[in-house]
Amino acid sequence: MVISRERTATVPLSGVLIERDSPTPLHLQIARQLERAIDRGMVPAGSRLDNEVELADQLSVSRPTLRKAIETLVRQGLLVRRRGLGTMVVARPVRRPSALTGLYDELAAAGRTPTTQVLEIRRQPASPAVASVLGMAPHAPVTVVERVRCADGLPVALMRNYLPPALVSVDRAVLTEHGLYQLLRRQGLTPHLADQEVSARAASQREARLVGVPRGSTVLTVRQTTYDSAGRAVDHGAHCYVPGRYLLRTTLVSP
Amino acid sequence: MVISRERTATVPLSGVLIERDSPTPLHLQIARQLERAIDRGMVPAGSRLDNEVELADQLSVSRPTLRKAIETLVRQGLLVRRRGLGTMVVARPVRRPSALTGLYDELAAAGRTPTTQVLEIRRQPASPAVASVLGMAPHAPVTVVERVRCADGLPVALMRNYLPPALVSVDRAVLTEHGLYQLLRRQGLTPHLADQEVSARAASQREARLVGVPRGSTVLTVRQTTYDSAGRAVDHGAHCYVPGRYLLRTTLVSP
DNA sequence: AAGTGGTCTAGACCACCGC
DNA sequence: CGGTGGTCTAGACCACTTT
Repeated sequence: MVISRERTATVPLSGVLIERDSPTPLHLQIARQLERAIDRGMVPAGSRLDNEVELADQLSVSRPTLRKAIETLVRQGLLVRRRGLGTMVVARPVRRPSALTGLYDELAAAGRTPTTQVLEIRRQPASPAVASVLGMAPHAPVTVVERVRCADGLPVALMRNYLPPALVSVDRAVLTEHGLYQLLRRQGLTPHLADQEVSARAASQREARLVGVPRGSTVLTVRQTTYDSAGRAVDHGAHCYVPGRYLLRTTLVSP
Repeated sequence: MVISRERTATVPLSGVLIERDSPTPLHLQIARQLERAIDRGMVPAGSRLDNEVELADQLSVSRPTLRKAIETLVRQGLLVRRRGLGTMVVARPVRRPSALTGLYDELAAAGRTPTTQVLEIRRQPASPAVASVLGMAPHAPVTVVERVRCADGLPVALMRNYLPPALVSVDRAVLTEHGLYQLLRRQGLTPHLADQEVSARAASQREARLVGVPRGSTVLTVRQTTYDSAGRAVDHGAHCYVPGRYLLRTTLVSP
């Protein structure tokens, strides 16, 4: 009988099932299922996975395919790899607000109830600044959307969005029931990258009234440009958040 | 004579030279040089690269190696790939403050002159909250650093950092001359991932005095936890930025 | 010395795009 | 249809970490 001297127990990927006929790539199937297994605690934080060759064997895929799946989770900060040591599940208590989610999904994921009041949808000539960031001709028509966003009935933000009419057609119902990112996705425009500029200032009288805070209160301002996977600017937003009612969370990743 | 009907001219990677004996991986050499070429305009925005097989051939590497280089730049939003179409350089005017850079490097990259005044370096028992995010035992000693950061002589931020003494030893000179991220890197702790919570409030009397703004002025507050590549928390910061003197820029990437 | 991830190769087949 | 990126494979060698 062979007694192997395991330094620490390693974890196999017994729960992961892959479908070879599925249109979703194998490495994505593996990454998603492993992510879920970690989230559910089936692969405990701090534990060490079996080595890559074994894992690939267990799942009947090649090592590069398995590696690609693991790389995805490493980039998300869920796994850590070290040469000579192995692949470990990061011990981390809470976290992961992820990046690049719309406010609707973010509030919903946090267990709060998001509602939206669409104040206005209009079309107007784009200012030079807006035309520039959206890559449009100056004074070309741009769609402007203004919304008050609430969480559990309390206003958390006043949002003004500028959308290129050539790419995006706006549906009031979708904006009210879901969010802008949902609307973009339905039109095949997957948000892929966003630039954000965050600052703060005193609220204007109108802003204060719309979000229900005293005039002159501090608001968090965000200017954000969203690009789709083809590199086209699909949205530019100028938003005011009410500090205390909403915390702007981002996760930064090293290149 | 053969006349090929090129839909648009494609760009070869003539300027890229790779060293096979270098310790830096081939795919990284390619990615970095291609990135520089784009930044310098040698590969113009909007242009289309040669196809992957040709590029791999030009550089005498395999296709997977070349693809890995290109994937890096796609993830950074510099290139866009579409099946059947090719790989294009994203047409983009300014941008790219990148992510996860220290304030020192960020100011320097923006052409401003960063200086730092170290107010205090002390060691004290960690509060339960700080101990928790740093993964330390409650009331274990933690290093606290307080600094005023200036750009071109004008204060832009007041920073308080909590550092685990077991991982980080603090050097006042390095903090003054460079930055915290530089100090971490010198100790082999490469920042890899950071969680940020941004909000805003009125400045306290002390904060207002230290950054030179009227009492009660609005300040942008950031709580940030930085993790190294091994997933260990290496820093927790509670900072105040002066809006108008500094714009918090982040780039969000989809998973 | 043994075990691990890191890199690179050569080739294959497929899915999508525009003509 | 031809051209492009997207995926997957099987195997090789190397660099690092611990025993």
